[in-house]
Amino acid sequence: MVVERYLTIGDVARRSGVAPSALRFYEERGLIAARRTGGNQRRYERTTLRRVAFIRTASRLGLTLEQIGDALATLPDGRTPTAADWRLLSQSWRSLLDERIAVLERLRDDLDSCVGCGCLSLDRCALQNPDDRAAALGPGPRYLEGDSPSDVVGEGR
Amino acid sequence: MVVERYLTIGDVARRSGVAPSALRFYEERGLIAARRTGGNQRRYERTTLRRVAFIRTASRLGLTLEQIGDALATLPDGRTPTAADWRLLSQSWRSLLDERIAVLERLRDDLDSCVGCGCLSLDRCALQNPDDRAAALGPGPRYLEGDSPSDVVGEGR
DNA sequence: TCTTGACCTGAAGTGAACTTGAGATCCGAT
DNA sequence: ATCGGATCTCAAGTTCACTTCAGGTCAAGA
Repeated sequence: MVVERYLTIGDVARRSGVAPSALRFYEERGLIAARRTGGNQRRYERTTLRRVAFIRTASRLGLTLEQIGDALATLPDGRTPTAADWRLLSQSWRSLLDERIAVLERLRDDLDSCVGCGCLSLDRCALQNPDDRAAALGPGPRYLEGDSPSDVVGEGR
Repeated sequence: MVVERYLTIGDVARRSGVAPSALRFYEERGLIAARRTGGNQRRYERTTLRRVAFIRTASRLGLTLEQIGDALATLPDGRTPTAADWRLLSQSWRSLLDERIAVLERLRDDLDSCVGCGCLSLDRCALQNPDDRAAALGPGPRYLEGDSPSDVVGEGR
């Protein structure tokens, strides 16, 4: 297998583990680009692999494609990004992760103190009053603006 | 305001911080129930507040409504769940959290060893080869409210 | 009684990140 | 030249957890 200068969408898919349909989707969203052959087929530069790697990793960390796109947009225009460029981008993940971990740990501690009572009391239970909703854990509540159920009355007993 | 025996959907919404539409949706999914007035309006028992609290918290932890429904289905039928019942249910969150935290910490450690090289090399980079994709961050955070693109870009100005 | 705000249903819309399908074209190997 | 797997586009479908809308009903206070 000769090392080609350009990669087909299938090549990129195989090497990055991302489906062709996803690659086309990324392109549609402006996250990656490709030149075309005379027959309109995509041909990717090898640096696209790194770009896709970045996208997948950031995605794993919970960033939206839009955020990732914004980040990618800060890469130097016109020249192939260097290792230093990527490093700069990646470093911001560190604090994001630390923050994410902190939120989960806080939640765990709250859980420990709540499990003892089995309460889930609406007004007292820390689990029920997350001021840090924003820090999120996954597919979180969509709308939730900071409504404070302060008038909440725990159930009897 | 007299303490009523039954709560309207508006009451439950205000006290739980969950929108009426969401409550109807939960009912549709079999997560909560309500009796009806002659005019077909919902009237909730007060214990529904606790049930909703459970749903929201579990949801925050990243469980799907289906999983939550399965959990709720294990509650004793016919009698009002006791504190012990809820405690039992909540305890399962503990290991879920521990697991979630472990995944993130591993990711952070990987990041530490990768950031030094700025590589994101497809074959070597640990971040790129997550054998535990499945375990991960839940069904995949859709959007994270506190993240602004600037979190990603870092202060690279 | 009237009025107004709360409530009802069922259907459709939302957004994120893709996938699937249909129908047509491309291109490398034989 | 031919064949079949790879690609193309565009539209529509999928999942999750809801929200929004349209068109109508209920219920409690003045």
